[in-house]
Amino acid sequence: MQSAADPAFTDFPALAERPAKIRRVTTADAIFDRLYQDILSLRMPPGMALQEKRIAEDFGVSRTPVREALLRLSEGGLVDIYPQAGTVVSRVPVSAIPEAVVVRKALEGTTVEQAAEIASAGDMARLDAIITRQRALAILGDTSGFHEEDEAFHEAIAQIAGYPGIWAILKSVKVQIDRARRLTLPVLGRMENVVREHAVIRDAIAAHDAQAARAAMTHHLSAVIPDVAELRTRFPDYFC
Amino acid sequence: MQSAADPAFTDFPALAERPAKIRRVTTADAIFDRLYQDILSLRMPPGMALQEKRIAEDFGVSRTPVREALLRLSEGGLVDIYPQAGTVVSRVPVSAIPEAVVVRKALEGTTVEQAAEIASAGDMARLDAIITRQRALAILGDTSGFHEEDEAFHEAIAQIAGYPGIWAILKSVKVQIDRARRLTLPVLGRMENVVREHAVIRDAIAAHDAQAARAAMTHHLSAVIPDVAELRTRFPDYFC
DNA sequence: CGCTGTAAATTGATATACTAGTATCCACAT
DNA sequence: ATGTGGATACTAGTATATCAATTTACAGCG
Repeated sequence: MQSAADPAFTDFPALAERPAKIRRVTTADAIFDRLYQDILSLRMPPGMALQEKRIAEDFGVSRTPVREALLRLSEGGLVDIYPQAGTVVSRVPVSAIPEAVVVRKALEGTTVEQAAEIASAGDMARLDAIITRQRALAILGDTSGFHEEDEAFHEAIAQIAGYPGIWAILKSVKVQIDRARRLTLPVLGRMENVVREHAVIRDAIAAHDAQAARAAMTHHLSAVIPDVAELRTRFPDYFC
Repeated sequence: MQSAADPAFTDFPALAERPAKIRRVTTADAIFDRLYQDILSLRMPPGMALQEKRIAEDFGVSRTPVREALLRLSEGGLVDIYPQAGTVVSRVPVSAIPEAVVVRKALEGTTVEQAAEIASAGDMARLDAIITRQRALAILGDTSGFHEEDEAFHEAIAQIAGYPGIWAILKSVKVQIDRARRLTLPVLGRMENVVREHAVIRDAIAAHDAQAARAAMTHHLSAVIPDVAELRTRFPDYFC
């Protein structure tokens, strides 16, 4: 292999000044999204064997885009690929969950502080709208919709703070926590508690009290840590 | 496309209880590493056009592993792939650099605090060894080796804290900062300053003073922010 | 009955072939 | 001279074929 830093590689002005990434949705993207959802929702439980060939047939496509999707999932830690052996939906790495919570506290503590500093009236309206929807969904018992709005709340704070990149990191970190949480039994009043905690965070942001906002966020993130020990005894196959 | 969550997907116990990922180095891995280094070192400057076919020929392989490597680089934000049009080495997103520094402060502040809490004598010896090597490399003027040891110092702190996952995040975040920094002119005494700041961090960890350690780390991370405005005028093509 | 070695089967990794979308460039009209 | 339309060349996306490594199952031996 010779160096790829070859002088014959020339600059390509045409592609250079392109407005933004206007990537159309490719087959591989669609498959990735589908598998991602199936794994996150536990329709594909941890430990389940996957086969490129089989998935390709199910989707009616060739193995190439399937492979591409699996490689991306592998980087996100959602599947484990064993060369020449097989691919499985990754078990939830219990050791990584406490670390993921630490990351969330560090990063979301920062975003909520910044959001508290600069939140506008319009920003607050947006948060209020989310909380209102969450309250309704909690009453209806729509856990799936509730979870979406929960995600929206945290994303909105990151956006208000002006840190879209941090949200991207958080999303990848949240995955394993969310998978574990899906396994917990629906605790009565849990959703109501979450709404209440969100409201406390909201109030601190509205008051532009950065320290209180961080404290409220840290408390919120501590409250939703899944009981790994209990889960481990109930679903021993799902963890490692 | 039908659902991939098909009951016919069966559990595969054999692959389940595998000790760890013992992936051998694949062709795609090798190409990824090479391109990664070439981009980070600016041998492949931002904006340079890449062609799967051309790279494949240079490496003497097919397009498949090259494509796999480019997809991974694309996820890390190091190349931009425009379907059916071309692939270019991504320009350094100037707007992302301040955010990257924020992430580093939040995450490394946490790791250094934790490291200060629990660092053992052996851990300190490891940090001291790195600092000693850095001092020597600074005198020799070996910027490349110095940079490696700089990375080792920050990684060691994350490992002492017991947060290997956080280091993985930091590595991907650091990339854009490092690319920008490579463009700065070699400032006299910069390496000596870095060594001095590292020593302050080291002392705070040794004293088990978590707050001082965080403060020293925050200061250190602020000191090495590249002057984006200046770079932008000198290398307008490299940023966006 | 248990162990071991070997062969068949299955898997992911790579190579090659083909498709479809994009940019370029030149003929042509204005 | 300049702007426009379309043929053309080139790109990445996808499909198919081949390769090599690993597992698994079974035959044969102890």
